[in-house]
Amino acid sequence: MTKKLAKSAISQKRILDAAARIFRDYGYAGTTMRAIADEADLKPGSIYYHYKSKDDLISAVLDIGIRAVTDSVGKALRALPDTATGRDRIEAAIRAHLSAIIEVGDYTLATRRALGQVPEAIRARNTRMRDTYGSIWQEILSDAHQRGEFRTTANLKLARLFILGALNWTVEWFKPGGRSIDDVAREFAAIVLDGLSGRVEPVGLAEELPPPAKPKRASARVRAA
Amino acid sequence: MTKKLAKSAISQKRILDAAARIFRDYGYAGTTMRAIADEADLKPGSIYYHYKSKDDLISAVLDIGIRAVTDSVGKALRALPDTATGRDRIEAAIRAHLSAIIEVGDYTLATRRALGQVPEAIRARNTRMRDTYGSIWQEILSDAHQRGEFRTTANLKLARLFILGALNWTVEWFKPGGRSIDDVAREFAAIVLDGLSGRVEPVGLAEELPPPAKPKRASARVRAA
DNA sequence: TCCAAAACCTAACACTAGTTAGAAAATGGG
DNA sequence: CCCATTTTCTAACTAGTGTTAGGTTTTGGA
Repeated sequence: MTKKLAKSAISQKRILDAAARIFRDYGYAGTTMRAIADEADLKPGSIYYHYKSKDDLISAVLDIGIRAVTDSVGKALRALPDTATGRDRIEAAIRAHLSAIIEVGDYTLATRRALGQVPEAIRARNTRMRDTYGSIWQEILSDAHQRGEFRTTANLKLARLFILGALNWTVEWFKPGGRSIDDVAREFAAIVLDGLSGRVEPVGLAEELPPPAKPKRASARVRAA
Repeated sequence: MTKKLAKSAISQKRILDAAARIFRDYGYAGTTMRAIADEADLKPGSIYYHYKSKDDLISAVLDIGIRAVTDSVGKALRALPDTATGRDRIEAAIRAHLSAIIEVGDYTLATRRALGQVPEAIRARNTRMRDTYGSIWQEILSDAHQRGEFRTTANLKLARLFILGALNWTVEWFKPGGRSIDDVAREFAAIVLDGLSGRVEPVGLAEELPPPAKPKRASARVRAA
């Protein structure tokens, strides 16, 4: 019984992975059931035993992408100690977001390529999931703001859009084997928090001019991670 | 003679605009010559009098998008006085970039949707144009860095990718009639330069106020999300 | 008004798409 | 080994694709 189901599950996964790769390369309309079947080492008709339509497939691919990010960030935030500052949370969220979209890169890239062409009903569902994720960031930022860690003029809504835009774009240029995700996350967090001209020293040394602000320090554990 | 050519030019523009809208909504493969013809109030066959293939059309659309941004930013930079600081140049470039991608929104959105599915030769050409644009930003940033306006640890390559990612993403959420482009540009520049926690006042003087933050304990709200 | 050039349309061809019904093969407990 | 169940394949249908050849209409200077 369990074995029988396993066989089917394996095929499903193989088809799903293949679909993500093809959708990523050719978009929604550009993707052929025949191409997916080819990539998954199957005949086109066989896909329909596991997924009842092309829409069913793209829908599954889209969900995996956004869910991976949401879960990754949620887990990273929960793993932080209660003493974590807003800065700590932002850094952790950035790192988790980047890790996730790189990890399931085929799925997130497929989403970026295909989401705009997908039938309305499917897109609507996925957009709701993305909005939910956005609200997590809204809370992270407004929490840090309320702690007094941001300048008073900061526009949180715009900041969120700015940050998520930059993060989502990363899949376009990030190549495994080059810079590490941690490095990228650290630098992104530095820009977001201190800017390019920031007086707050990003990593280590802390001399020059009197400490501009208290909450600049971050738990070394997080940074090292 | 001039009138005759004008008629053709008008039709070309109408077809081009229609193509941009359809490509934006359905991507490259999802776009039908019949759909473009419909949008442009023409019969499908007539398009071929002006453009010799679907590839010819998408190619024109892609070029317009990136060229509008390059020209807009180039012009804005040249319009600055010699006394302009690195900060001035960055702000101006951000504003010009945003203005351009909003102005020709259909074309830039079409690019984002279709570029990944387009035939290799066409994409390669467009990618070269985009790299050229990227090098403009590289110069802006390295110029500001050499003037000593950035912290020494700033990673310019990552910063450029971060900034361009955030800017390019703007077309996804920016809706005319809401926030003004100037407001968005100002806030984006503030984040890039001073960060969210930046103590430096947007205008210029570096005057650090007393520590505004006494970490008041993590709000459980965030973690609960 | 006339008429060549420009602009557009009609109708079709060759091809590929998603999907399906039914046959064939693989699987695994008895 | 047997056979019911699960899984895969074969072969096809319908609909829609980019593109084109050739005819029709529109245009604007003489």
